[in-house]
Amino acid sequence: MTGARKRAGEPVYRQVESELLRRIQAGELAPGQKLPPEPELAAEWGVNRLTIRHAIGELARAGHVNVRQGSGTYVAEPQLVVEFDLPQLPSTDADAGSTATIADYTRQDQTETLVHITDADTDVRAVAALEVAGPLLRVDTLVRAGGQPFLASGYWLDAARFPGLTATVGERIALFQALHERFGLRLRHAWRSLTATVATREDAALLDVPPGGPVMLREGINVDDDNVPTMYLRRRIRGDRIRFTMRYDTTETPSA
Amino acid sequence: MTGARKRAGEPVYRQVESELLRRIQAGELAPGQKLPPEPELAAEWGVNRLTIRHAIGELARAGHVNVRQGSGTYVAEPQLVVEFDLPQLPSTDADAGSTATIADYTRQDQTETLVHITDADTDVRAVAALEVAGPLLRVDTLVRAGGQPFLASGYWLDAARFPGLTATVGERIALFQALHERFGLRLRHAWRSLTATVATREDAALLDVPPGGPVMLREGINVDDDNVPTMYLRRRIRGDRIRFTMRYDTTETPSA
DNA sequence: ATGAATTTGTCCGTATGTATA
DNA sequence: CTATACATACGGACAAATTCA
Repeated sequence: MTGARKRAGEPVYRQVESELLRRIQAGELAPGQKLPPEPELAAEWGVNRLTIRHAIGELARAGHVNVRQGSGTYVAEPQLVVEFDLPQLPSTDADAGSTATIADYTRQDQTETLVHITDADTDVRAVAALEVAGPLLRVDTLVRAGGQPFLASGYWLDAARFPGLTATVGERIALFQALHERFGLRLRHAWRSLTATVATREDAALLDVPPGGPVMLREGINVDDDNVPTMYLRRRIRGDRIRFTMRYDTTETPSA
Repeated sequence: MTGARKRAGEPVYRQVESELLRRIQAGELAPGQKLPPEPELAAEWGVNRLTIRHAIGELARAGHVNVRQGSGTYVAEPQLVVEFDLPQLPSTDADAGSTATIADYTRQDQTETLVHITDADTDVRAVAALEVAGPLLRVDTLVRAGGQPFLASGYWLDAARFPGLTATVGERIALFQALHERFGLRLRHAWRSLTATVATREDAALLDVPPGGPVMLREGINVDDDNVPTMYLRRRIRGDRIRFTMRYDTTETPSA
């Protein structure tokens, strides 16, 4: 009898996935609503619980549902859209694109909290990007908007060059301000890179996304006035709830 | 005896995942090299094959390995980096950022092929974005660079407004050229949005990425000279192999 | 071109661990 | 503390795709 229902050609877990997605998109399962327990769904379709888990796992990675151990599986809330107005961009000021700037765009309650700080980090990519030998100062922060985790940032600096900075950077972070006031530094963009990746275990815990969920990964280097690479930064932005939109001014005539 | 090795706290599949990743990053498993078959790995660790599959599944989604049914699991090639020079951007010309432009940046052999074309599409997002009632003309293309799938694009237009366009757009696509020559149209950006998402089944097949793998999703609307929304486009870009880097001119002094 | 061997994909049943309510 | 619900793991079987003699 095993595999008897495979006749349709389409794998069972994908049939389950499609049907659950249909119920969500049709509103039969509303955002925030709890799905039936896995054993119940397994009984409904007459399949093994692993098959249900396979289907739910895909829905979770795609951001359609959130799974919480011991609690249940819930339909995800709709995506929050973050809009950027292009005329204000691009700027080479290093703090453009910082969280203060983002606050203007999102126009939402937003807090940046210190997650971790150390002056003895050895992240491989950061070391390579900054071209320094010694240990690095590392500041990890988390930005929440509307109470929800939004993006996670890491900033790396040469620890030897900025003694005592760890003590200055407190709960109210103001890293760029501290660099300016204490070391007379104004940083500019040297480069930024952007790609899509999947959430690591750490990203997932921090951003409250499913492991393997989509995140935008933005990396970059800031330089000082002498073009010395001074700060490496890496930001992970939730892909399931954040979308950057750039609106162009369409009133002007084509330029060329 | 079942579950006896769980005492370590860390799940077995994650231990396997970490160890395989270590071997890859240490170069013990070189890019392109085939991993041992799943049953062999299961025997090596003394675990069930499903546990191995769980580990390999995560590595595949993160882009570290490629799994091919009937063939084997292979270490992925390193990521291709696409560089944009910022002074050339942004432009509101609709064909900036088109594949011809990308060719300049990638400086690689690159071909765009027609995947599908129809004049009776009803994609929900496209219909909403274009604010038209009738069926849509839809052109799907695939861009390969260096022989590898690179990005997949979809273009939507009001079918009623562009009769006969399907016949014009052939294997050599030149969609923007056809719009200009046959309808006297010059399109400009109205908006673009960017987010990270996971590959759907169709994306995965087209782009040769694992289902659930990361892709950058770029959507947008182009308008004509009367600011009428004329073209909706949606592009999926492989996140596992493509990274956009923007280099800024660091010779100039800070502006403000 | 065929068919067997290899390798991954799907699915079943069962058991136990861990987090939450 | 107990019950519930998801997380991990075992063993077995067959299907589907690929490879290769």
